[in-house]
Amino acid sequence: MSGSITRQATSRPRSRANGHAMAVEEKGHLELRLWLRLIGCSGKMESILSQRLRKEFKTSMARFDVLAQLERFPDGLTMSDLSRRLIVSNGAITGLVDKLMQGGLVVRAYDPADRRSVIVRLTRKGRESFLRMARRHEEWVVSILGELSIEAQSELLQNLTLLHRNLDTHVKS
Amino acid sequence: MSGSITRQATSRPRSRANGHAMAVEEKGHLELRLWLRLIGCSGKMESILSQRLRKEFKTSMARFDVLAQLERFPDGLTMSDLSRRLIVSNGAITGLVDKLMQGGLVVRAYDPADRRSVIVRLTRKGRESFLRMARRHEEWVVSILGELSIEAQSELLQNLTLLHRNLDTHVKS
DNA sequence: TCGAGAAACTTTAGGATTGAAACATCTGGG
DNA sequence: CCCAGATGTTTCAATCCTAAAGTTTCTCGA
Repeated sequence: MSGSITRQATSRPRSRANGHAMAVEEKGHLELRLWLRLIGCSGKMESILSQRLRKEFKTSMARFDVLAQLERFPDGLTMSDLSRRLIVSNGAITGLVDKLMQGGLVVRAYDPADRRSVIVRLTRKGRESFLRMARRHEEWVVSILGELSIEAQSELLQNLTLLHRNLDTHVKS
Repeated sequence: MSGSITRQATSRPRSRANGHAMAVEEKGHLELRLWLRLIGCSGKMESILSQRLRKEFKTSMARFDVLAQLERFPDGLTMSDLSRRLIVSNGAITGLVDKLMQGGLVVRAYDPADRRSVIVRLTRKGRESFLRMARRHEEWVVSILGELSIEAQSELLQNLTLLHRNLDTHVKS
């Protein structure tokens, strides 16, 4: 860790904000340490992937996500569909699609049956672009997580799935 | 999941942007599914905690983190120290400290030995404020993660620690 | 048929965060 | 002693997000 400060002390990408995790003392309940590790791992991993995506493809996670959803639906998705699927507000989607359109990766089409709706579709260029990125992205994930034994991976997946179910209980509380 | 769209299809807080995870297909390598779960769990958890922190204390995770670090170093930390510890860019730290200063929770002092440096210290009010928040924060984490069995928790911690070590290998790559 | 409310999208205002560039200040080798 | 490069901090532009309006279009029931 540490990571040398570049020219003017602008810290390197390193990792994403670890959130409070880093903050909470190193001693403490098992639960606290677990939480710290959890956010530490996902943050660092996210940062690595995001950095590579930006470096190799000059794009962001958010845009990659949009393309990924569209790739699964060749007939296109409305803005609201995208918003729901990406768990991002509708306002954000407007901006993302605008950007992608500028790059010629998607097109907006108007639904003849409902003029309120906009249907966003991948262009051929968008599709090819996405497939290239997805391939690399998957390679990265596999190469990083693949260092864990299959057993460790399975155990993790299982326990995280358990946790995931519990989390839904607390969302509204 | 799903979560009804409010008035104008503006999605509710729900969860944080899941990042690319949601995007990448549901079938695929074990590694991919694991990554999806990982970011899903930490994102949801982070969202829950962040929401509660904001509701009860009108503060953000980022600010809470700064306070937490400062609490551990009564003699104060420089901006760069904070940046390194929080894994956040230096630019962001400036803003965070500005905000905290406005609230009277921290003070900036100038290092007589090195006039480039700024030393940030917790005020008494800042310390008390932080301790109140930390108590609640810990309760939340314990109550959420405590629903997992001790065995599951230990397994998770162990595997995540393994992963965390591997991740450092990839940061610079 | 008409009009009120719902729904889809955009716009706007406000935060956060990053990365780069601009400044200010040190430090060490000549 | 002096200056080139290193270091500490701030500023700025760009990206991304949310929440709250605002606009247009549907839909459905009286």
